Amino acid sequence: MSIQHALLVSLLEKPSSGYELANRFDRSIGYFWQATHQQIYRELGRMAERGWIVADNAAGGDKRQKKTYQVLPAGREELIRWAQTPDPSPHGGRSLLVKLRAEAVIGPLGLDEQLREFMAQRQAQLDIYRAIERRDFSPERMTPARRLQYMVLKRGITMEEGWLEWAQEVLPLVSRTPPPA
Amino acid sequence: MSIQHALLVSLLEKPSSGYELANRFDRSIGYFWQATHQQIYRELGRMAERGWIVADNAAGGDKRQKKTYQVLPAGREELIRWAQTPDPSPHGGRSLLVKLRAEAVIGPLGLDEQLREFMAQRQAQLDIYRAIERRDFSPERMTPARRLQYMVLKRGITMEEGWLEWAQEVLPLVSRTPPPA
DNA sequence: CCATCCATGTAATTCGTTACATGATTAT
DNA sequence: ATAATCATGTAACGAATTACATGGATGG
Repeated sequence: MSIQHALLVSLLEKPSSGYELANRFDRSIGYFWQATHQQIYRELGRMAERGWIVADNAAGGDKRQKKTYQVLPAGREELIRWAQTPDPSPHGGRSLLVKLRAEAVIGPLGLDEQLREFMAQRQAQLDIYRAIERRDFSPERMTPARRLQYMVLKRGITMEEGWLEWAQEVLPLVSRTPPPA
Repeated sequence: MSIQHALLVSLLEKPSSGYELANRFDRSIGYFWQATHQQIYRELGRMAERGWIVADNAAGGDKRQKKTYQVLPAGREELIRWAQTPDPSPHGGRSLLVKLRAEAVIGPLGLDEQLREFMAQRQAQLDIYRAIERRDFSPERMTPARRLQYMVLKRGITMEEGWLEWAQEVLPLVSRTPPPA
Protein backbone atom coordinates (compact mmCIF):
# COMPACT_ATOMS: atom_id res chain seq x y z
CA MET A 1 0.00 0.00 0.00
CA SER A 2 2.68 2.36 1.12
CA ILE A 3 1.68 5.23 3.34
CA GLN A 4 4.95 6.82 2.40
CA HIS A 5 3.82 7.64 -1.09
CA ALA A 6 0.54 9.01 0.12
CA LEU A 7 2.52 11.23 2.47
CA LEU A 8 4.79 12.35 -0.37
CA VAL A 9 1.75 13.45 -2.36
CA SER A 10 0.36 15.32 0.63
CA LEU A 11 3.69 17.04 1.19
CA LEU A 12 3.95 18.02 -2.47
CA GLU A 13 0.48 19.52 -2.30
CA LYS A 14 1.55 21.45 0.78
CA PRO A 15 4.67 21.23 2.97
CA SER A 16 3.47 20.30 6.43
CA SER A 17 4.37 18.99 9.84
CA GLY A 18 3.55 15.49 11.01
CA TYR A 19 0.82 16.86 13.18
CA GLU A 20 -0.82 18.68 10.30
CA LEU A 21 -0.60 15.57 8.12
CA ALA A 22 -2.21 13.47 10.84
CA ASN A 23 -5.14 15.86 10.99
CA ARG A 24 -5.35 16.33 7.24
CA PHE A 25 -5.41 12.59 6.71
CA ASP A 26 -8.85 12.53 8.26
CA ARG A 27 -10.14 14.34 5.21
CA SER A 28 -9.72 13.79 1.46
CA ILE A 29 -7.50 10.71 1.26
CA GLY A 30 -8.56 9.91 4.78
CA TYR A 31 -11.55 7.72 4.07
CA PHE A 32 -9.43 5.38 2.02
CA TRP A 33 -6.20 5.60 3.98
CA GLN A 34 -6.18 6.13 7.67
CA ALA A 35 -3.00 6.47 9.65
CA THR A 36 -2.29 7.24 13.26
CA HIS A 37 0.14 9.99 14.17
CA GLN A 38 2.76 7.53 15.41
CA GLN A 39 2.68 5.83 12.09
CA ILE A 40 3.08 9.12 10.30
CA TYR A 41 5.99 10.27 12.48
CA ARG A 42 7.76 6.98 11.93
CA GLU A 43 7.40 7.11 8.17
CA LEU A 44 8.44 10.77 8.03
CA GLY A 45 11.57 9.86 10.01
CA ARG A 46 12.41 7.07 7.60
CA MET A 47 11.81 9.15 4.53
CA ALA A 48 14.05 11.88 5.97
CA GLU A 49 16.79 9.27 6.53
CA ARG A 50 16.51 8.15 2.95
CA GLY A 51 16.77 11.71 1.71
CA TRP A 52 13.26 11.85 0.26
CA ILE A 53 12.21 14.77 2.43
CA VAL A 54 13.76 17.38 4.77
CA ALA A 55 12.57 19.26 7.81
CA ASP A 56 13.10 23.02 7.53
CA ASN A 57 14.33 22.93 11.12
CA ALA A 58 18.01 23.71 10.58
CA ALA A 59 20.49 22.48 13.21
CA GLY A 60 18.67 22.81 16.53
CA GLY A 61 18.85 19.14 17.59
CA ASP A 62 15.64 17.26 18.29
CA LYS A 63 13.90 19.91 20.31
CA ARG A 64 10.21 19.20 20.49
CA GLN A 65 9.20 21.88 18.03
CA LYS A 66 7.32 22.07 14.79
CA LYS A 67 9.10 20.54 11.81
CA THR A 68 7.80 21.42 8.42
CA TYR A 69 8.74 18.79 5.88
CA GLN A 70 9.40 19.37 2.21
CA VAL A 71 9.86 16.89 -0.62
CA LEU A 72 13.37 16.63 -2.12
CA PRO A 73 14.10 15.66 -5.75
CA ALA A 74 14.85 12.09 -4.65
CA GLY A 75 11.41 11.88 -3.06
CA ARG A 76 9.81 13.21 -6.19
CA GLU A 77 11.59 10.60 -8.30
CA GLU A 78 10.59 7.84 -5.92
CA LEU A 79 6.97 8.92 -6.14
CA ILE A 80 7.10 8.84 -9.92
CA ARG A 81 8.73 5.41 -9.87
CA TRP A 82 6.01 4.08 -7.54
CA ALA A 83 3.21 5.71 -9.51
CA GLN A 84 4.37 3.96 -12.66
CA THR A 85 4.51 0.56 -10.95
CA PRO A 86 1.23 -1.37 -11.16
CA ASP A 87 -0.39 -2.52 -7.94
CA PRO A 88 -2.11 -5.84 -8.70
CA SER A 89 -3.56 -6.25 -5.19
CA PRO A 90 -7.34 -6.23 -4.70
CA HIS A 91 -6.91 -2.77 -3.19
CA GLY A 92 -5.29 -1.43 -6.33
CA GLY A 93 -8.07 1.12 -6.57
CA ARG A 94 -6.85 2.87 -3.46
CA SER A 95 -3.39 3.16 -4.94
CA LEU A 96 -4.88 4.62 -8.09
CA LEU A 97 -6.60 7.33 -6.07
CA VAL A 98 -3.25 8.38 -4.63
CA LYS A 99 -1.65 8.17 -8.05
CA LEU A 100 -4.29 10.50 -9.48
CA ARG A 101 -3.47 13.06 -6.83
CA ALA A 102 0.18 12.54 -7.66
CA GLU A 103 -0.53 13.22 -11.33
CA ALA A 104 -2.42 16.35 -10.31
CA VAL A 105 0.66 17.78 -8.54
CA ILE A 106 3.54 16.60 -10.69
CA GLY A 107 2.01 16.22 -14.13
CA PRO A 108 1.29 13.35 -16.54
CA LEU A 109 2.49 9.94 -15.35
CA GLY A 110 1.00 7.76 -18.07
CA LEU A 111 -1.51 5.98 -15.88
CA ASP A 112 -3.89 4.84 -18.59
CA GLU A 113 -2.42 1.37 -18.93
CA GLN A 114 -2.65 0.75 -15.19
CA LEU A 115 -6.19 2.05 -15.22
CA ARG A 116 -7.21 -0.30 -18.01
CA GLU A 117 -5.61 -3.25 -16.24
CA PHE A 118 -7.46 -2.28 -13.08
CA MET A 119 -10.74 -2.20 -14.98
CA ALA A 120 -10.08 -5.65 -16.38
CA GLN A 121 -9.53 -6.98 -12.86
CA ARG A 122 -12.69 -5.40 -11.53
CA GLN A 123 -14.66 -6.74 -14.50
CA ALA A 124 -13.30 -10.24 -13.84
CA GLN A 125 -14.33 -10.06 -10.19
CA LEU A 126 -17.73 -8.75 -11.19
CA ASP A 127 -18.19 -11.69 -13.56
CA ILE A 128 -17.44 -14.07 -10.70
CA TYR A 129 -20.02 -12.41 -8.47
CA ARG A 130 -22.59 -12.44 -11.27
CA ALA A 131 -22.05 -16.16 -11.75
CA ILE A 132 -22.60 -16.79 -8.03
CA GLU A 133 -25.70 -14.63 -8.21
CA ARG A 134 -27.19 -16.69 -11.03
CA ARG A 135 -26.24 -19.97 -9.43
CA ASP A 136 -27.23 -19.38 -5.80
CA PHE A 137 -29.76 -16.58 -5.76
CA SER A 138 -32.52 -17.27 -8.22
CA PRO A 139 -35.73 -15.35 -7.37
CA GLU A 140 -37.59 -18.51 -6.36
CA ARG A 141 -36.76 -20.12 -3.03
CA MET A 142 -35.75 -16.88 -1.37
CA THR A 143 -35.84 -17.57 2.34
CA PRO A 144 -35.12 -14.69 4.75
CA ALA A 145 -31.64 -16.11 5.40
CA ARG A 146 -30.90 -16.30 1.69
CA ARG A 147 -32.05 -12.73 1.23
CA LEU A 148 -29.50 -11.60 3.84
CA GLN A 149 -26.70 -13.53 2.17
CA TYR A 150 -27.75 -12.04 -1.13
CA MET A 151 -27.36 -8.52 0.24
CA VAL A 152 -23.75 -9.29 1.11
CA LEU A 153 -23.09 -10.43 -2.43
CA LYS A 154 -24.94 -7.42 -3.79
CA ARG A 155 -22.61 -5.12 -1.91
CA GLY A 156 -19.72 -6.81 -3.64
CA ILE A 157 -21.40 -6.38 -7.00
CA THR A 158 -22.23 -2.70 -6.66
CA MET A 159 -18.74 -2.01 -5.31
CA GLU A 160 -17.19 -3.46 -8.44
CA GLU A 161 -19.64 -1.58 -10.60
CA GLY A 162 -18.85 1.62 -8.73
CA TRP A 163 -15.15 1.24 -9.40
CA LEU A 164 -15.79 0.42 -13.05
CA GLU A 165 -18.00 3.45 -13.68
CA TRP A 166 -15.49 5.64 -11.91
CA ALA A 167 -12.58 4.27 -13.91
CA GLN A 168 -14.54 4.78 -17.12
CA GLU A 169 -14.90 8.44 -16.24
CA VAL A 170 -11.23 8.81 -15.25
CA LEU A 171 -9.90 7.18 -18.40
CA PRO A 172 -10.12 10.21 -20.73
CA LEU A 173 -8.40 12.35 -18.09
CA VAL A 174 -5.27 10.23 -18.04
CA SER A 175 -5.10 9.18 -21.69
CA ARG A 176 -2.18 10.43 -23.76
CA THR A 177 -4.21 9.80 -26.89
CA PRO A 178 -7.69 11.21 -26.37
CA PRO A 179 -10.34 9.38 -28.44
CA PRO A 180 -11.08 11.13 -31.77
CA ALA A 181 -14.34 13.09 -31.83
CA MET B 1 -12.10 -5.90 12.65
CA SER B 2 -11.77 -9.30 14.16
CA ILE B 3 -11.06 -12.13 11.78
CA GLN B 4 -12.14 -14.45 14.55
CA HIS B 5 -15.79 -13.54 14.22
CA ALA B 6 -15.67 -13.85 10.46
CA LEU B 7 -14.21 -17.32 10.97
CA LEU B 8 -16.94 -18.20 13.47
CA VAL B 9 -19.57 -17.33 10.88
CA SER B 10 -17.82 -19.38 8.23
CA LEU B 11 -17.60 -22.34 10.60
CA LEU B 12 -21.26 -22.06 11.52
CA GLU B 13 -22.16 -22.05 7.84
CA LYS B 14 -20.06 -25.16 7.41
CA PRO B 15 -17.59 -26.92 9.74
CA SER B 16 -14.24 -26.83 8.00
CA SER B 17 -10.51 -27.19 8.30
CA GLY B 18 -8.13 -24.25 8.30
CA TYR B 19 -7.10 -25.12 4.80
CA GLU B 20 -10.66 -25.06 3.53
CA LEU B 21 -11.31 -21.76 5.26
CA ALA B 22 -8.20 -20.25 3.70
CA ASN B 23 -9.41 -21.21 0.25
CA ARG B 24 -13.00 -20.27 0.92
CA PHE B 25 -11.96 -16.85 2.19
CA ASP B 26 -10.98 -15.94 -1.34
CA ARG B 27 -14.62 -15.95 -2.29
CA SER B 28 -17.74 -14.41 -0.73
CA ILE B 29 -16.38 -12.55 2.30
CA GLY B 30 -13.02 -12.59 0.61
CA TYR B 31 -13.17 -9.31 -1.22
CA PHE B 32 -13.77 -7.46 2.01
CA TRP B 33 -11.66 -9.59 4.32
CA GLN B 34 -8.56 -11.34 3.19
CA ALA B 35 -6.48 -13.53 5.44
CA THR B 36 -3.47 -15.71 4.86
CA HIS B 37 -3.50 -19.32 5.99
CA GLN B 38 -0.99 -18.68 8.80
CA GLN B 39 -3.26 -16.03 10.15
CA ILE B 40 -6.21 -18.39 10.01
CA TYR B 41 -4.35 -21.24 11.72
CA ARG B 42 -3.22 -18.93 14.48
CA GLU B 43 -6.72 -17.61 15.12
CA LEU B 44 -8.22 -21.10 14.99
CA GLY B 45 -5.68 -22.22 17.60
CA ARG B 46 -6.57 -19.30 19.87
CA MET B 47 -10.28 -19.83 19.52
CA ALA B 48 -9.82 -23.51 20.35
CA GLU B 49 -7.86 -22.52 23.50
CA ARG B 50 -10.68 -20.25 24.55
CA GLY B 51 -13.22 -22.98 24.04
CA TRP B 52 -15.05 -21.27 21.19
CA ILE B 53 -14.43 -24.11 18.75
CA VAL B 54 -13.21 -27.73 18.73
CA ALA B 55 -11.42 -29.92 16.25
CA ASP B 56 -13.16 -33.25 15.68
CA ASN B 57 -9.74 -34.89 15.85
CA ALA B 58 -10.11 -36.79 19.12
CA ALA B 59 -6.93 -37.62 21.08
CA GLY B 60 -4.31 -38.33 18.43
CA GLY B 61 -1.81 -35.61 19.40
CA ASP B 62 -0.78 -33.00 16.84
CA LYS B 63 -0.31 -35.26 13.88
CA ARG B 64 -0.32 -33.27 10.69
CA GLN B 65 -3.76 -34.33 9.58
CA LYS B 66 -7.01 -32.67 8.70
CA LYS B 67 -8.79 -31.05 11.62
CA THR B 68 -12.38 -30.13 11.06
CA TYR B 69 -13.44 -27.39 13.42
CA GLN B 70 -16.92 -26.91 14.84
CA VAL B 71 -18.36 -24.00 16.79
CA LEU B 72 -19.14 -24.62 20.48
CA PRO B 73 -21.92 -22.87 22.42
CA ALA B 74 -19.37 -20.44 23.89
CA GLY B 75 -18.30 -19.47 20.38
CA ARG B 76 -21.88 -18.96 19.35
CA GLU B 77 -22.48 -16.71 22.35
CA GLU B 78 -19.33 -14.73 21.63
CA LEU B 79 -20.45 -14.21 18.06
CA ILE B 80 -23.82 -12.94 19.23
CA ARG B 81 -22.18 -10.63 21.76
CA TRP B 82 -19.89 -9.21 19.06
CA ALA B 83 -22.69 -8.87 16.54
CA GLN B 84 -24.69 -6.81 18.99
CA THR B 85 -21.77 -4.48 19.72
CA PRO B 86 -21.63 -1.47 17.38
CA ASP B 87 -18.46 -0.90 15.39
CA PRO B 88 -18.06 2.87 15.08
CA SER B 89 -14.92 2.69 12.92
CA PRO B 90 -14.99 3.99 9.34
CA HIS B 91 -14.98 0.36 8.24
CA GLY B 92 -18.12 -0.42 10.18
CA GLY B 93 -19.73 -1.44 6.91
CA ARG B 94 -17.43 -4.44 6.60
CA SER B 95 -18.42 -5.57 10.07
CA LEU B 96 -22.06 -5.24 9.12
CA LEU B 97 -21.55 -7.54 6.15
CA VAL B 98 -20.23 -10.24 8.48
CA LYS B 99 -23.02 -9.57 10.93
CA LEU B 100 -25.60 -10.09 8.19
CA ARG B 101 -24.12 -13.47 7.42
CA ALA B 102 -24.19 -14.18 11.14
CA GLU B 103 -27.88 -13.29 11.27
CA ALA B 104 -28.45 -15.59 8.29
CA VAL B 105 -27.03 -18.59 10.18
CA ILE B 106 -28.13 -17.99 13.77
CA GLY B 107 -31.28 -15.95 13.41
CA PRO B 108 -32.42 -12.42 14.31
CA LEU B 109 -29.80 -10.34 16.13
CA GLY B 110 -31.59 -7.01 16.21
CA LEU B 111 -29.21 -5.22 13.87
CA ASP B 112 -31.54 -2.44 12.80
CA GLU B 113 -30.27 0.07 15.32
CA GLN B 114 -26.67 -0.50 14.29
CA LEU B 115 -27.69 -0.22 10.67
CA ARG B 116 -29.45 3.08 11.25
CA GLU B 117 -26.44 4.43 13.14
CA PHE B 118 -24.21 3.32 10.29
CA MET B 119 -26.42 5.15 7.80
CA ALA B 120 -26.24 8.30 9.87
CA GLN B 121 -22.43 8.13 9.84
CA ARG B 122 -22.29 7.59 6.09
CA GLN B 123 -24.73 10.45 5.54
CA ALA B 124 -22.57 12.73 7.70
CA GLN B 125 -19.47 11.83 5.71
CA LEU B 126 -21.36 12.35 2.48
CA ASP B 127 -22.42 15.82 3.63
CA ILE B 128 -18.78 16.69 4.30
CA TYR B 129 -17.77 15.56 0.82
CA ARG B 130 -20.65 17.47 -0.75
CA ALA B 131 -19.56 20.62 1.06
CA ILE B 132 -16.01 20.22 -0.26
CA GLU B 133 -17.44 19.64 -3.71
CA ARG B 134 -19.40 22.90 -3.64
CA ARG B 135 -16.52 24.85 -2.16
CA ASP B 136 -13.59 23.59 -4.24
CA PHE B 137 -14.98 22.15 -7.44
CA SER B 138 -17.33 24.62 -9.08
CA PRO B 139 -17.71 23.99 -12.82
CA GLU B 140 -15.78 27.17 -13.73
CA ARG B 141 -12.02 27.13 -13.31
CA MET B 142 -11.67 23.42 -13.93
CA THR B 143 -8.04 22.88 -14.79
CA PRO B 144 -6.86 19.36 -15.72
CA ALA B 145 -5.25 18.99 -12.27
CA ARG B 146 -8.45 20.02 -10.54
CA ARG B 147 -10.42 17.55 -12.61
CA LEU B 148 -8.17 14.74 -11.37
CA GLN B 149 -8.58 15.81 -7.75
CA TYR B 150 -12.30 15.97 -8.31
CA MET B 151 -12.38 12.35 -9.44
CA VAL B 152 -10.82 11.31 -6.17
CA LEU B 153 -13.47 13.16 -4.24
CA LYS B 154 -16.15 11.72 -6.51
CA ARG B 155 -15.04 8.21 -5.64
CA GLY B 156 -15.56 9.07 -1.99
CA ILE B 157 -19.00 10.44 -2.75
CA THR B 158 -20.25 7.48 -4.76
CA MET B 159 -18.82 5.09 -2.17
CA GLU B 160 -20.87 6.71 0.55
CA GLU B 161 -23.93 6.73 -1.69
CA GLY B 162 -23.37 3.08 -2.48
CA TRP B 163 -23.31 2.15 1.19
CA LEU B 164 -26.40 4.27 1.86
CA GLU B 165 -28.45 2.72 -0.92
CA TRP B 166 -27.38 -0.72 0.19
CA ALA B 167 -28.26 -0.04 3.82
CA GLN B 168 -31.63 1.30 2.74
CA GLU B 169 -32.35 -1.99 1.03
CA VAL B 170 -31.10 -4.06 3.97
CA LEU B 171 -33.12 -2.17 6.56
CA PRO B 172 -36.48 -3.95 6.02
CA LEU B 173 -34.71 -7.31 6.19
CA VAL B 174 -33.39 -6.71 9.71
CA SER B 175 -36.26 -4.71 11.18
CA ARG B 176 -38.26 -6.27 14.00
CA THR B 177 -41.11 -3.93 13.23
CA PRO B 178 -41.67 -3.86 9.47
CA PRO B 179 -43.09 -0.53 8.24
CA PRO B 180 -46.92 -0.57 7.98
CA ALA B 181 -48.22 -0.85 4.43
C1' DC C 1 -1.61 30.27 36.84
C1' DC C 2 -4.23 26.72 34.75
C1' DA C 3 -6.46 24.30 31.00
C1' DT C 4 -6.34 23.25 26.36
C1' DC C 5 -4.45 22.48 22.15
C1' DC C 6 -0.29 21.97 19.30
C1' DA C 7 3.45 18.97 18.43
C1' DT C 8 6.59 15.19 18.79
C1' DG C 9 8.18 11.25 20.47
C1' DT C 10 9.34 6.25 23.20
C1' DA C 11 7.90 1.66 24.55
C1' DA C 12 5.21 -2.43 24.63
C1' DT C 13 2.19 -5.32 22.47
C1' DT C 14 -0.28 -7.29 18.96
C1' DC C 15 -1.14 -8.24 14.17
C1' DG C 16 0.11 -9.37 9.49
C1' DT C 17 3.42 -11.06 6.08
C1' DT C 18 6.96 -13.90 4.27
C1' DA C 19 9.86 -17.69 4.25
C1' DC C 20 10.52 -22.10 5.35
C1' DA C 21 9.46 -26.91 6.81
C1' DT C 22 6.93 -31.19 7.09
C1' DG C 23 4.05 -34.94 6.28
C1' DA C 24 -0.31 -37.17 4.25
C1' DT C 25 -3.04 -38.17 0.32
C1' DT C 26 -4.14 -38.63 -4.47
C1' DA C 27 -3.21 -39.12 -9.30
C1' DT C 28 -0.01 -40.54 -13.07
C1' DA D 1 8.02 -44.09 -7.76
C1' DT D 2 7.18 -39.50 -8.02
C1' DA D 3 4.85 -35.27 -8.64
C1' DA D 4 1.10 -32.42 -7.30
C1' DT D 5 -1.99 -31.04 -4.06
C1' DC D 6 -3.88 -31.18 0.58
C1' DA D 7 -2.95 -29.80 5.14
C1' DT D 8 -0.72 -27.89 9.10
C1' DG D 9 2.59 -25.69 11.35
C1' DT D 10 7.25 -22.70 13.27
C1' DA D 11 10.13 -18.72 13.07
C1' DA D 12 11.48 -14.22 11.91
C1' DC D 13 10.41 -9.86 10.68
C1' DG D 14 8.06 -5.73 9.84
C1' DA D 15 3.88 -2.96 10.41
C1' DA D 16 0.15 -1.19 13.15
C1' DT D 17 -2.12 -0.12 17.52
C1' DT D 18 -2.24 1.48 22.15
C1' DA D 19 -0.56 3.58 26.10
C1' DC D 20 2.20 6.74 27.94
C1' DA D 21 5.27 10.84 28.25
C1' DT D 22 7.00 15.44 27.31
C1' DG D 23 7.02 20.16 26.55
C1' DG D 24 5.79 24.63 24.01
C1' DA D 25 2.17 27.94 22.86
C1' DT D 26 -2.25 30.06 23.45
C1' DG D 27 -6.36 31.75 25.77
C1' DG D 28 -9.09 32.70 29.72
